[in-house]
Amino acid sequence: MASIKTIAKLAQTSVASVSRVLNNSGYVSADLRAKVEATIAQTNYQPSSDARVLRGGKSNLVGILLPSIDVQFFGILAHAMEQALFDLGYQSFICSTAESAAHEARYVAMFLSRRVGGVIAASAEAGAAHFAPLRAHGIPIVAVDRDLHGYASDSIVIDHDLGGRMMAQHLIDLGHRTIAVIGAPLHSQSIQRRLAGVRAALAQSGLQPVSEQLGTTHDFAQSYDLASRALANRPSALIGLTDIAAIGAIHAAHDLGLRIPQDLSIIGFDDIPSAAFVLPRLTTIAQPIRHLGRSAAHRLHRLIAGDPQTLEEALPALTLIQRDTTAPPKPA
Amino acid sequence: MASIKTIAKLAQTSVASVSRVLNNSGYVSADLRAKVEATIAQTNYQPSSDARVLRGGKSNLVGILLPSIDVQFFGILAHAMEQALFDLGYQSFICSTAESAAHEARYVAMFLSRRVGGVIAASAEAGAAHFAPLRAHGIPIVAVDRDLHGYASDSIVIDHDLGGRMMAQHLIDLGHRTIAVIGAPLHSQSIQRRLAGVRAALAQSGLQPVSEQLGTTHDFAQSYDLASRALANRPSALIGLTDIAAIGAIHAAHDLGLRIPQDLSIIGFDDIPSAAFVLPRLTTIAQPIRHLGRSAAHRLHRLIAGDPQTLEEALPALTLIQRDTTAPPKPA
DNA sequence: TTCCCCTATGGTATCGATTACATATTGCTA
DNA sequence: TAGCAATATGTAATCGATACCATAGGGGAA
Repeated sequence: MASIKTIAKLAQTSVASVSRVLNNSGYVSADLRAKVEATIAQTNYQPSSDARVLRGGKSNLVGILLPSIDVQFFGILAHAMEQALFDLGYQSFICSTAESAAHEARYVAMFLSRRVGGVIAASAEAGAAHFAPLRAHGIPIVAVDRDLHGYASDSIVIDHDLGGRMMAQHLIDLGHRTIAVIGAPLHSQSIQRRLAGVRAALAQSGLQPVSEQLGTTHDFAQSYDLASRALANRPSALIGLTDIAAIGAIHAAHDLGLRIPQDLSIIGFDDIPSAAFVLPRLTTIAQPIRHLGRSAAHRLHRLIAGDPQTLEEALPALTLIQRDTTAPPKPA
Repeated sequence: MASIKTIAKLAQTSVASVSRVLNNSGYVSADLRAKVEATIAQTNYQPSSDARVLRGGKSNLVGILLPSIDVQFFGILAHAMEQALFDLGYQSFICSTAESAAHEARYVAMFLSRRVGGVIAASAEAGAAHFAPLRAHGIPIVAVDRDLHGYASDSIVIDHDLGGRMMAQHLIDLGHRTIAVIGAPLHSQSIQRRLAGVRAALAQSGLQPVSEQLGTTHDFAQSYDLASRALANRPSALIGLTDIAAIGAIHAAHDLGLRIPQDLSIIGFDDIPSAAFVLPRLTTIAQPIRHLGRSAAHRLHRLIAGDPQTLEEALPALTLIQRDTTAPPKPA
C-alpha cells in the first residue's frame, strides 16, 4: 500500500507538505494542495493508523467484552454500543468471551497490544482478575450490567431489584397468590437481584414463591425443564426472570394442557423481540437495552477524554409491557 | 505504556535482546532470558501491534460488514465468524452498515487506514462500488450470502433456489394447492432466488402462487401486513421467505381466527431461534448459519495466506425442520 | 534601504519493534 | 597456538506519519 512518501514523490513535493495537506496544518499553497489532493484521490491513499498511533496519536480503539453476540440481548446491546462509539470516532473490537475466563484473558492481552483507549465489559460474571493489567495501565473500563469490584471506572446497571418487584407486583395486583419463579443463570448478579426483588415484593404481601427453580444454563431447553418442575406445584402465575425463561415456561405450560393466561399467567423480563413473537404474546418488563449501550459508550468516551465529571444521567425507567400472558387468576 | 526500551532499561540490557526473548529468535542466554521475562511479567508489558505492523508484520485485522448484528441471523453469523477468525489469530471489526452505502463507505475507509488483511461482506445489497478501493489494494474480500459482481475474491452462498423449491415441495407433498408467498426485503438477491425456487416448484406441479406479497422492510410489523393481505386470497398454505415473515403470518392468521395448521399451514426459512419459540412451533428450512460463518472465515484466511487452492468444500445441505405449523389441508 | 514578519516548503528526529550487522567471548580442532 | 565456529549481546537502519526547525522569497513599515 502506498505511503506518504509515495504520495510526496508522485506529487513532486516533500512528505512534510503532504502531511500538512492531510491535517490542514501549517501553510500550503492552493496549487500544491490541489496537486497533492489529486494524487491522493487517484491512489486511494489512506494514512496508516499504525504510524499515527505510534507517533503518539490516540488509537481510537475500544474493546467490548460480552458473553456472546449470538444471544439476542447482547446482540442488541453490542450493536447500540458499536454504533454510538463509531459516531464518536472510535472503532470497536466486539469480543464474545463465552463466559470463559481464559478467553477473557486472551482478549484483554489483545486489547493491551492494540493499545485500546478503553474497554466496556458487559455481564459475564467470571472473576475480574484479568482486568488488573488494564487497570494497571490506567485504561478506563465501563461495566454494563455487572459490578467489577473496583476494576471498573464506572458502571451502568439498571435497578434489577426494582424490576423483580415490578414483576411480582403486577401479578399480585391481578390477584395471584400462588406464584412460582424460574430463571438462569443463577451465578448472575442481575438474576440474583431480580430474584431478591421478587421475594421482597411477595413478602410485602405476606407471600413467598411456591416454587423457585434456578438453573445454571440460560437456554430454552433448560428453561423448559425448570418450568415443568415449577408447574408441578400448581401455581396460578409464573415469573420468568428472563424472557427466555418465560418463553420456556409458555411451552411447558402448553404441553401440560394449560391455557395461558386463563389457567396460568406468565411474565418475563427484558423484552427481547422474541417476547412479541410468541403466541400468546409475552407480558414482560422492558429493559432499555439500547439506551444502556449508548450510555456506556458515552461514559467511556468521557473517561477517555479525561473528563472528570461523572454526571450520572439517569437511565430511562423500566416499563411494564402488558401483553397477553397475564390475567387475573380464575376463581377457585 | 511501557515500551521495549523501558523493559531493556529495567532488565539492564538492550532492546535487541528483549526482542529476541519476545520472538524466540537468535541467541539469548538462560540468565538474560529469565531476567527479561521477569520484568515483562512485572510490568504487564505487551509489545505494540502498531509498531510491529509498521515494521512490516501482518496486521491480523479483518473487517466484517453486515447489515446489523441486532438482527438475530446476523448476530449468529457474526459470532461464528469472529470466533473462527480469533482462533486463526485474527481480530475482527464487526460493522453494522444498516444497508447504508454512506456507512459502508466510511467503514471501508477505516479498513484501509487500519490496514486490514481482508474483509468479509455479508448480505446488504447496496451498490458494491465502495469495494473498489479495497480491490485496488489487493485486499481479499469474501462475500457471504451476496454476490459482489467481480469485487469479491470468493463468495459463499447457499442454494436459495433449492431452498425455495423445498418449501414449496413440502406443502405440495402435503396436498396443498392454493399457496401464498410473502417475504422481504424484495431487493435482496437471496429473497429473489428463494421466490424463484418457489415459483419453479409450483409450476412443476402446474400451480402458481395465489398471492405474492413482497415488502421492502424486513420486520415483524410489515410481515404481519403482508400476511394479512395474502390471507385475503384464502390460501390453504403460506410460505414465508424468512422466519420473521412466517412468524408475522402466524400472528396475522391467529388474529383472523385461523387455526394453525388445521386451517392454514405456514412454513418459514432460516431456522433462527425464534422459530422454535413461537407457538405453534414453526416448520422451516434450516440454513447452516454458523457453518456459513466458519467457512467464510477459513476461506478468507486462505486468501490472506496467499493459498491459491480454492478447494470448494461443500456447505452442509439445507434441511427441512418439520415442526407444528404444517399439515395436510382440511378436506374441502 | 534595512529589518521583520508572513507565507511556503523541505529536512529530519521521533514513536516502538524488528533485524541485519558488528563486536566480543567462548571452546574446539588442526 | 593459530584460527574458526558457535554463542551472546549491542548498535543502528527501517517502517509511515507528525512536528519542530531551518531556509528563503516577498511585502510593508521605519
